[in-house]
Amino acid sequence: MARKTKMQAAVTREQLLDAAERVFREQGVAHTSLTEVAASAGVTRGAVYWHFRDKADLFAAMCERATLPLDSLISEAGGTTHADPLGALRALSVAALKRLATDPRAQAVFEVIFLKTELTGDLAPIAGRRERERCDCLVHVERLIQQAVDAGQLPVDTDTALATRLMHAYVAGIMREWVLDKGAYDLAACAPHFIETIVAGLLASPPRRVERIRPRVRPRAASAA
Amino acid sequence: MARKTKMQAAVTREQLLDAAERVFREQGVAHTSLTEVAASAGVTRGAVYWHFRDKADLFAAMCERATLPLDSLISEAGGTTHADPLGALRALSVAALKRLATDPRAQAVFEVIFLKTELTGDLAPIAGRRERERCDCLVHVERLIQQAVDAGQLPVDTDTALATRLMHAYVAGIMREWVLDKGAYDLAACAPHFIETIVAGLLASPPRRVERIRPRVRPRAASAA
DNA sequence: TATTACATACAATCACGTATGTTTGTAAAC
DNA sequence: GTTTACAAACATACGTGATTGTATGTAATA
Repeated sequence: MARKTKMQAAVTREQLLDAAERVFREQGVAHTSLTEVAASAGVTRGAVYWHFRDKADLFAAMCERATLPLDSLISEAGGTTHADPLGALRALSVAALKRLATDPRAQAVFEVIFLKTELTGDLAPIAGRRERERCDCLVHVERLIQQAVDAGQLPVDTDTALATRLMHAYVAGIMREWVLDKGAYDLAACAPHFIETIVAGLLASPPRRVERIRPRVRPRAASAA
Repeated sequence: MARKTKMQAAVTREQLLDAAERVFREQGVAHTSLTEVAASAGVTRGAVYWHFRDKADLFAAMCERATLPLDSLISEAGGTTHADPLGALRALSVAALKRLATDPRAQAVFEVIFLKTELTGDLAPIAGRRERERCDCLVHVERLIQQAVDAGQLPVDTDTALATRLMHAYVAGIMREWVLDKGAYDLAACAPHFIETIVAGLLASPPRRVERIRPRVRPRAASAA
């Protein structure tokens, strides 16, 4: 057609992102052409190439739009010092699960990220970006766990790095399995209990700092000294 | 070239599966052509189409070759009644993690399944098959948990279905995150501690059977009666 | 000699990126 | 307040490379 106002152009862009969520979710990222995304948005490929450089750029924008609120949630919780660090970690984890359970956009994008894409090739830079976000998340969570140890809420010999990975794997695993089952149970209602279980596990039997688990710390210095 | 003996043909088939593991892992399933797989195996596309119907068939064979031992491990543990069901669940989970940690073929294929493929389109039947396996795994694990409840090892009001999903998400999450980090830590050494943590959590604070969590059981019968 | 175990050749499709066309907001010039 | 000119926001057209499935060729085996 012809030129539209700036506001209408922004709407088109949003519609393209919506279409990307739908079609990527149905067919996978690699198996969908930009023609299909454009058609699902009611435009042609010209609109896609005007708003985005290529498919990778579109995919990145789609991810960012959906994960930004969650990312801010995490960095916000990990950035400050808490009087009750373990409670903050609990609240953060529950909030993350509940957000997935209640936000359909998050459900769509997480399903795409977890199951409907292979982060390789032209999508490698996006994979790198998401990897950095994951690292940031791990850093923030470890900060909370370290605070919990310092506050005496967790055993002093807790291996904070392993506890962090354990916690992250647990939450991410719940998310992935839930979208795999397309919401087989009420995640929002179960989230507090799920988190309670793992926190209880961390309290009762966390991964401990022992030499055998992390031999990289001082592999030869100990024997040499 | 020419025709080879049956044994040599079987070798070619294995080499094709090996090549699929390598190339799929590097470039992702959707982003690799059968030409590349054939080249990595030192043959041409003709050999691929002789041994496999198409890419989906090759992918399915690759998955099956790597996951069969793990599947048998699970069904074997879930098929029998144990004197110490919780111990059996513990052993099974640790064994699964250790298998991933020690078997390079499992590492490659799990990396492909978790990160380097989108189970959709022509790969949908494989997705369905893997889904059935996952269901079987859930069934077997739930059987163990039920046995543990019956034996008094877990609280009587434990919601076995939710506990099962929790456990499965935990182990799968650890696997996925570990391959994401390309073995950042010694999984074989950490596995017992990881499982100990979640089992401790299940013992201390498992998901309980309450009406609010599973409102589908008797939604109106209770109020009507 | 018929079939196996491939290699090679071929036709068709498809998706990508770019180049170009077209219409219309939009802001400066007058 | 018009008018003009430029650029925004797409649509359309084109060339290209890549991949797929099949069809055929071929040599050795059983």
